[in-house]
Amino acid sequence: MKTISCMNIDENLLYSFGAEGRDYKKREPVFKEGDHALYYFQINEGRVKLNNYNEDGKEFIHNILGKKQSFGEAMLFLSHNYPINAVSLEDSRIIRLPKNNFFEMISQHPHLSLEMNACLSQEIYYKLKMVQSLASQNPMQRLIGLLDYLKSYHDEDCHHCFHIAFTRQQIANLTGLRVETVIRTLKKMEKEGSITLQDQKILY
DNA sequence: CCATTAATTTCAT
DNA sequence: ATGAAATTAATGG
Repeated sequence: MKTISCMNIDENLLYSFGAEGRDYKKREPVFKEGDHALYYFQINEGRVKLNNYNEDGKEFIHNILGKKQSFGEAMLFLSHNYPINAVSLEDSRIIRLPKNNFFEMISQHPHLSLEMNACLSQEIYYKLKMVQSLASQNPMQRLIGLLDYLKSYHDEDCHHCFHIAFTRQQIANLTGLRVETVIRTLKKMEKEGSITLQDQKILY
C-alpha cells in the first residue's frame, strides 16, 4: 500500500502565501503542549519529534517526522491547543505559514484540501494500527507494529532492506518499552529471521 | 584526545 | 522477564 506522506506542499506556494523559513537548533522546541496552534509547519531539513511525558517523567514519542513532512496541522482545524510537544531532533529548517494564510491558501487551491483529507485519514488509520499493537503486552508485537508503521512510509517494498533510522532509545519511547527490552527483543527477532541486524542498523 | 551520546551487559528484583 | 546502573562502543569536535 502506498502511504500518503503528510503533507509536502510546494515550498514556493507556501512562500507566496507568506510563509517563512525558520532555523531550529537541536533540541529546540517548535511548539509546546498547551500552545495555541498558530502555524502550519513543514520540515524543509532535519527531523522533529512529537512527544509527551507521563507522570513519572517518562517520555512517550508519538512520531518522528523528517524532510517534506508537516505536523500539527490537525490543530489548525480545531480550536484546541496542542496536546503534545514538537521538538527539533537536529539542526533543522522548518517552514511555517500563519494559520489565516494557510486557510487562504487552501481556499484558493482546493486540491490541497483534498490532499489534506487524504493525509489526515492516513494518519488516523495508522494511529489505529499503532494503538492495536501498543495494547499488546507482548514486546515483539509492539515492535512489529511500529516497524510496519514505519515501513509503510517507504515506497519500495523490499525484504529486510528498510533501514529503521532510529536509536534504540527512540524506539523504546515510541513503543512504551524500556531500551533493554527493545535490544533483547530485536535480537530475538533477528534469530527468528523477521529482521536483520547489521552493525547497529536495523533492517526490516 | 576528550566529551557526548548510544548500545550493550551486568546485576538485582 | 524487567529495569537501574555500570560498562563498552560510536560519534563529534
